[in-house]
Amino acid sequence: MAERTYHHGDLRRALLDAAIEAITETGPAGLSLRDLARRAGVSHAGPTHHFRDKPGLLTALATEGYDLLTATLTAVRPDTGSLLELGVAYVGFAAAHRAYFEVMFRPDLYRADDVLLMAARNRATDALYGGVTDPPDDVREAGLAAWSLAHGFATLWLGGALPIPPNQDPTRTARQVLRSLGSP
Amino acid sequence: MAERTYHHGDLRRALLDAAIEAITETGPAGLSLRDLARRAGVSHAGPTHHFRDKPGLLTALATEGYDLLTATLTAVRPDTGSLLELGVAYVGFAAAHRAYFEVMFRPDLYRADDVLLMAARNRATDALYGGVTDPPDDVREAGLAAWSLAHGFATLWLGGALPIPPNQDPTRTARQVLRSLGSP
DNA sequence: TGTACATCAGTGAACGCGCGTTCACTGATGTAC
DNA sequence: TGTACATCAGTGAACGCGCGTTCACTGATGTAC
Repeated sequence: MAERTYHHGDLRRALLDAAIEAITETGPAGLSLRDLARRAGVSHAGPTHHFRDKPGLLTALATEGYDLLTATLTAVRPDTGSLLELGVAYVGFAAAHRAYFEVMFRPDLYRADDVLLMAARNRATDALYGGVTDPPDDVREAGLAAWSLAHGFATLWLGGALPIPPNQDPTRTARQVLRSLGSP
Repeated sequence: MAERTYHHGDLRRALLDAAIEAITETGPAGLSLRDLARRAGVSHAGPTHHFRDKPGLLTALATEGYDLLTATLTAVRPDTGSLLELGVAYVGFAAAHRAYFEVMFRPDLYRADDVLLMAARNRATDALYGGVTDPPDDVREAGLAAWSLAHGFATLWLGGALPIPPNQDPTRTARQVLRSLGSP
């Protein structure tokens, strides 16, 4: 941070952080570049130099989010190799990084055909499937089911639809729920 | 419809239909009352008389959505009593009424404490749990799991995250996936 | 070590736009007598 | 059957606001000599 100088130092990073903050507060819908510039303490025309426009910024954000998810998932797998713990980690990611999560799965907000983004998303998918390539149908369906289950639980929880005391860590309930369907 | 007269006839209905149309096209984020008035062929101050403001309109929309979901779910249950078919119907609802679905689960967009809305949501929850009140923990968890699974599948599909050919009816795959976890 | 110059990140004024909201209004409809 | 009146749905002009985008600019930094 240091004291304000003419050159910011790392405005790109500061704008992304401001976006995370803003989205956490009010969701991705009402995001405005001018607001982000304000939060970063910079003139409203500043963001243009780093991200061309709003979709540009959100593309960068989603890319970062996918890499963060990849890191979360790969940190789990070697320990247990369990689909259950993978699902729990997925829910934990959504809870800990709600802003990233909400942007990542709303591709209408960003440029879904961006090269860097697609690469990051593929890495996340690989981490989710644990390196199993071209699985047989039943394994593929079980994987899809586990993913859907974890994703649905996370989404419903984020939307406040689940009858869970607010502010309680959702991974506790998530583990019970995931277990109840007998993940392999 | 008939020819345009000074009084519209059923502007409330027309505005809700316009909202469904607009949301289906571009998502709930960019919705504007002025656009809905335009679509309904009415002056831009018209909507105020029926819905005070945007959250007011979306509250009405979500309420209608919950009732539609209730109808869909209750239509299934007596036939089969199966959690599997209930899940398939849930996914089918999301696909057939994407605009309703997208609003219903984004409570930040409307007044979640509205009395009519809460009543409609409770009716939908009852339909989902099939009238089982105060279930034991394991049944409750299995229900939550089935709901999460169906909801997650629907959400991922709507977001284009699933490797399914576009325009293919998702309930086909949904049935396989739901079955693969051995729903009771 | 000093000077000249290129590069580029951030500035701030200006623009046009669509939005929500307010307001006095007017046309249509229904009801009382 | 006709007339008077109340009600209310929809009008259209006006307002202020925040937004994205453009543009000539200026301050800071780094590099060549």
